[in-house]
Amino acid sequence: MREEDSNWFSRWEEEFPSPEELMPLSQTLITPDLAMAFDIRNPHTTNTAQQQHHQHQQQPQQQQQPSNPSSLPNPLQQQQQQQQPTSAEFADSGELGSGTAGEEPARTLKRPRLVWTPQLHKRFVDAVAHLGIKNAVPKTIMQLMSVDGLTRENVASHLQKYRLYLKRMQGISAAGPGGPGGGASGAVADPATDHLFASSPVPAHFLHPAARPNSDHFLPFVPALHPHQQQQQMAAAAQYHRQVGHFGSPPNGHFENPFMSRPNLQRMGGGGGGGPVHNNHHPVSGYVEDMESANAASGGGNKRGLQLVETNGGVSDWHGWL
DNA sequence: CTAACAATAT
DNA sequence: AATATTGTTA
Repeated sequence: MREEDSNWFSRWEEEFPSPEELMPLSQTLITPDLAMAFDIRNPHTTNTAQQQHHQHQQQPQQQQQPSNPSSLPNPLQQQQQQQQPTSAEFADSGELGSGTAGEEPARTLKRPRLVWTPQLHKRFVDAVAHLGIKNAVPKTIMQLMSVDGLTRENVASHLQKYRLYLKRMQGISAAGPGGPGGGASGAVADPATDHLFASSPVPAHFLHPAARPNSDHFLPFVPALHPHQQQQQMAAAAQYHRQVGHFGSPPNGHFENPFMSRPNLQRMGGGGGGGPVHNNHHPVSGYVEDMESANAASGGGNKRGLQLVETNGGVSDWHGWL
């Protein structure tokens, strides 16, 4: 249980994301299928040389719309330039279902590759920071992030890479160059090495695994705006069934963590629903204890959000709509 | 059996 | 290179 402790948390606030970036975290993933169903296509693709639109494959869920019900939920049609909001995108890898355009492979459905945007990554880092490296495991991170459409595997994969990055970083900035004491922020290594990771400040504690236990105090992971108005994304969520087993009905309907209790996204449980199935042994030595007001509801302000895009060639392009 | 993690594949 | 997928172990 509490093996870590200290008060590093007194500074996480310093560099943490603003409420706008943190809380209203609703990544939106557009289902290609959905888009297709809506007959949404990209008007022009030959312009910036960056947007292509292939659609096929599907799975994820959708998100909410601020107030644009009149049209399609998928505003993918205009080009935006700013990257204000967070955006998660999928990338389609080659292959177009041309021949069978308009069909679904029915079986063999795969999710499009998730593109980790700086915003998404930020969210990720924040979650990890708030959890503490120790407790930061894929599932928990994923939950904390509250990004719909994000899967545990997505996070796991990213986490794996992130850890490598941290290791790499430790060797470098540890003694030197950039000014370790000062701020972990501009960890300089090699831009070419990891651009994405370089985009978000690495919390100091990340770099030194030294004794930095966390005590049992919870930190406010940003106040939730409005827990109501969740997004209505369940529709697409229904399509998920993948490796999900089936949680018949957890006899223990008790949540200990507010995190898990939130009815938010959670497409994993076919039947069980939200509760954590009973885990006899927690993966980590200690369970999360700092979760408290992690409610995220993007509802309150579903300000911006949304994205989509695909980058076949390699460039990611986000589409924001407002 | 679920999930983390590491290794490997695309 | 960035993600995904798979294998192994906790």
